[in-house]
Amino acid sequence: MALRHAVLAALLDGEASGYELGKRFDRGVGELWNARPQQVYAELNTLERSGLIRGREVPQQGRPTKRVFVPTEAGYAELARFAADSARPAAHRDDLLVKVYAADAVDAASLIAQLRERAAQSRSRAAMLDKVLERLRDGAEETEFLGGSSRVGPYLACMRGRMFEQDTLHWCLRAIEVLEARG
Amino acid sequence: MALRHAVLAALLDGEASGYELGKRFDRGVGELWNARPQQVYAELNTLERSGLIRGREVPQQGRPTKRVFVPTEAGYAELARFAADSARPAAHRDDLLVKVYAADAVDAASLIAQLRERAAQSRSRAAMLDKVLERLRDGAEETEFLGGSSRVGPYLACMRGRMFEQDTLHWCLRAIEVLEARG
DNA sequence: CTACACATGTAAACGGTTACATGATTAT
DNA sequence: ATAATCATGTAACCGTTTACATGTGTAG
Repeated sequence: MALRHAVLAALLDGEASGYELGKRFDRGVGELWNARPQQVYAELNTLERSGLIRGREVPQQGRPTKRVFVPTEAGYAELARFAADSARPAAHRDDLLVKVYAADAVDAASLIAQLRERAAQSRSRAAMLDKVLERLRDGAEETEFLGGSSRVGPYLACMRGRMFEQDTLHWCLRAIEVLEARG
Repeated sequence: MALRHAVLAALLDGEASGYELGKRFDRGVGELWNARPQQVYAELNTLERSGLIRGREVPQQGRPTKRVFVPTEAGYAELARFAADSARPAAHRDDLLVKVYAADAVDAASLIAQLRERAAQSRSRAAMLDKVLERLRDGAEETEFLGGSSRVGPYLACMRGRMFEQDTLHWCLRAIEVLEARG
């Protein structure tokens, strides 16, 4: 499976409802695995039925009751099993890259506009991830933090996401430059 | 759709059989969109039935007859339409990143082994892409080449792939370092 | 009174992966 | 002999996306 393990991993940061998980998948976790809210809700139910997570209802004042989940022992075991299995190669799928590949056969202006949009997205996601990383470090220096024995997993994963976004930004700017120079 | 446009874009590099396209999807194009050979064959048939590509049989001596394809006018139009449409966000899906996210809850030794493997893969893919880029430049300097009016699309796309692989390599090495330091 | 955040789903359609299937030629 | 490369598919299954569906509370 797939999303299953991303959800289990995300729940290591503490119990969460479907809605809250959705937000984790928007900030940080989404850099490693994206998912639509519907899929998250569906997966939580599947995981609960499989006994890998346990949910409890939390009534709230002025807001709908929510159900929050934590991994069970079996859930931790499943995550450990998954992590020990050999990883299959990463899948990249990006419309924009396909469009740029076809750059010489299609309208340049629209492509440039889309590259600008992507550049803006990457810039803001990089900034967001910077904040996430800062919060995780909680005042410490990076080297110091990573040398300590705290939870480094999310930090390393977000670092990768941050590198990716920055790289994307640089590449977009370069591609825009090249395409513009060609009129 | 999805793979459809990646195949059309790949066919801009010249007519190809399913088998040859499969190799393009391994070298270069795979960095933007990966696909199994079966899917490529299936997609070629679908595209032909839709009139977006045209195939012809090429008998060969000492080897099975192959069918090579080129985009039709309708195919070029479809590619142009696709490129002008707003791109949906890129999808990243990587088991290894999910595992690293869960690093504090799972076996470190296996994770380190997998990171080493991924590092080796990225190193060799980066080297492969360097050769592809060199071949595309065909002796010219990068700035010179990109300033010219030649086919820059594949070059820009492969550049992105190369950046990605190098970044992945650096990140893997850093993650290994951090996880090893924690014993 | 409009929009946004909270909160959660179902159902159908689509796209992609995995397992299975075949067979020739060339290089080691 | 054995493996690698060339060459092409089908069928079943799984995972993801899209469209549809509902309702409350809070902020501007």
